[in-house]
Amino acid sequence: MVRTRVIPLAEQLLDTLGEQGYRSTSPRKAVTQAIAGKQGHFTAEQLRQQLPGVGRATIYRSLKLLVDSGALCRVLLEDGNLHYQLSHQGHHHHLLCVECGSSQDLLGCDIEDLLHQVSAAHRFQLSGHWLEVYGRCYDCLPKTATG
Amino acid sequence: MVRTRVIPLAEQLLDTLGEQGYRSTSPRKAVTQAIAGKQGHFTAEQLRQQLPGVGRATIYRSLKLLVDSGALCRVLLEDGNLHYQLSHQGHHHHLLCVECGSSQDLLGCDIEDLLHQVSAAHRFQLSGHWLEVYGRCYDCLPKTATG
DNA sequence: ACCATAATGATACCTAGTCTCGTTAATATC
DNA sequence: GATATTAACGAGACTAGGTATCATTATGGT
Repeated sequence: MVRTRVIPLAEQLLDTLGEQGYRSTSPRKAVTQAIAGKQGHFTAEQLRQQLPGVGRATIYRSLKLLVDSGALCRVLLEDGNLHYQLSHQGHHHHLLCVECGSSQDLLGCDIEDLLHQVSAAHRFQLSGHWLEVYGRCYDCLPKTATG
Repeated sequence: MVRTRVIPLAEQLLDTLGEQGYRSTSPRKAVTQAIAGKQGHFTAEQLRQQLPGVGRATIYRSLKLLVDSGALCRVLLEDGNLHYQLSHQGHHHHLLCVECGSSQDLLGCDIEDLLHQVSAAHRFQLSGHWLEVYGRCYDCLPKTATG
């Protein structure tokens, strides 16, 4: 028995906004559904092309709300472009594949300790950091040339 | 005996371009001198206001050449804005003061090793990374409240 | 001094994002 | 279910950052 597969993630995103007192409007539903269907990172412009019926300002407003609420995060590509991406936890980093554009969350990275040590050596009071890691994911590694 | 203090850095920058076969034009001299006089990071827009006689495209072109040659690097501010900054060595990171906007180069940071380990654990072939560190520099630390 | 051509500035254009403002629609209340 | 409040909307102007085109200028080699 197959029931209609309503992507629950879109509703989650909408709920996140609802919990903060924001209304559940149809443009926001469209935006959250579009985002929920995304694999990896995306730009506001891509959303705009995907949702011609939704105003430009509305898309940016929704993105901002979702970023502020922590549901979305921004990733810095190697070329300096900032994209949006679903955020699965609080503070974390990304392994960005330069080949296929996919991204994995970087878990278990103890960079904080290291940064605290180095900052202290520079008499610098650490308050935050931004780290992106670039390379090739397993699927994009050259498999034929193993030598 | 005080001789006219010609900022040598501007000439260095120009020389860097010269070594790569680029001509030494007066707009480029203006741009490199303006950059040489900068403390910390700056935007192309700031250069533009400082150099109204130099065309917008020329400023961006010069910045691009200097970034490509390694003389300038780009820093990512906490708000996501990218600024330019003089680069004193190859690959390095910045300690960016969120109070005064100054930046120190982060030396002796062994993040590479750590990243290689963590990447390997994710079956990810590391090729590069981008790290910015935010906080307060020594001059901006609250000095009265020591308790 | 001359000449090839690199570099320039004006301009149009693009992406990314904000702001304003008159209109629409979601929700709380009755 | 009607109504009123007000959040949210879309259109469009605007800003910042940056690229592409192209006719003109100036650099640097001969």
